[in-house]
Amino acid sequence: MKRRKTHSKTEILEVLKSSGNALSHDMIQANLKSDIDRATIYRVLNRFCEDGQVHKIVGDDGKQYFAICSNCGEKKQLHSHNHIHFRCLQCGKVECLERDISVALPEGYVAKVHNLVISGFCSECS
Amino acid sequence: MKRRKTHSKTEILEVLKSSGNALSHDMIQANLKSDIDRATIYRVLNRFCEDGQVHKIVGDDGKQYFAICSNCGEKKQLHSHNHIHFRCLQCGKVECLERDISVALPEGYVAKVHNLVISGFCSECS
DNA sequence: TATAATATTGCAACTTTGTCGCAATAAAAT
DNA sequence: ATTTTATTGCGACAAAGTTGCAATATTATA
Repeated sequence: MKRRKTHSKTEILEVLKSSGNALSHDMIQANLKSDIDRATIYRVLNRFCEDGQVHKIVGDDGKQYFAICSNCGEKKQLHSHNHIHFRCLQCGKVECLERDISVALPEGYVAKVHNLVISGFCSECS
Repeated sequence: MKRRKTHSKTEILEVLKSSGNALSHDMIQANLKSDIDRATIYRVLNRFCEDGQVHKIVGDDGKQYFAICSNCGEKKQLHSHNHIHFRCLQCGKVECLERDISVALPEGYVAKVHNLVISGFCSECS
């Protein structure tokens, strides 16, 4: 199944890039120049994740946020994102902190996905 | 507003205690001896959280999990749970690991809630 | 360039998770 | 025993995300 270059992909990626932060579906939709269906946005984002261009994190608000993979390896499968994310309770911004966490798990445990979020108030809102 | 001792509270707390893990609403409901309404379960759990007996974490599946506060301070307001949680992708178990994380945030940032989850396979499922 | 193959999209319907208002119930205080 | 009010159950609702399917658009083939 080969990927195709489409209008939606280009535009969504552009929004993510120019933002620099992790964005939820509705944040993305609000910044799009054209109208793209909700389902399409999710599908495009999930494809990006599969391809390793984007990573997804789930906030403590239960929502999914998507961010460009800057330096976190382009390997298709095992791009593990063990860095901390910060979500501002005031302005809603979600950003990747360049703080890697490595945790020693108990014997026999295998880590697949890291979902590390600290929420609070960012420097502009505190 | 004073808390009252009710059947629901006792039973839900009992399920949480005997499990030892962090449980989602449906896991709790499945283990209850009597039928308790979904809304009630959530309300009881949220009250437990306010009172500091229980803490809530949100999994990377977007669901809320609730666990007894064992050693994480009984102070009403500021009981911060900066320990890692592990969620098994196979059996669904969510447990508190006794690994505390302290992250130095950027200047001006204030942490309020830690939501740290690693998912993968537990020792029984790997 | 025209045509075929198929990846992608939009729409609508749907599921899941969690919340809220309100009347009924039950726990505690008087 | 009676009053006060915290709690419950029910129903309705909202938000987030997924899925099926027909229509569309992109890429490959001739």
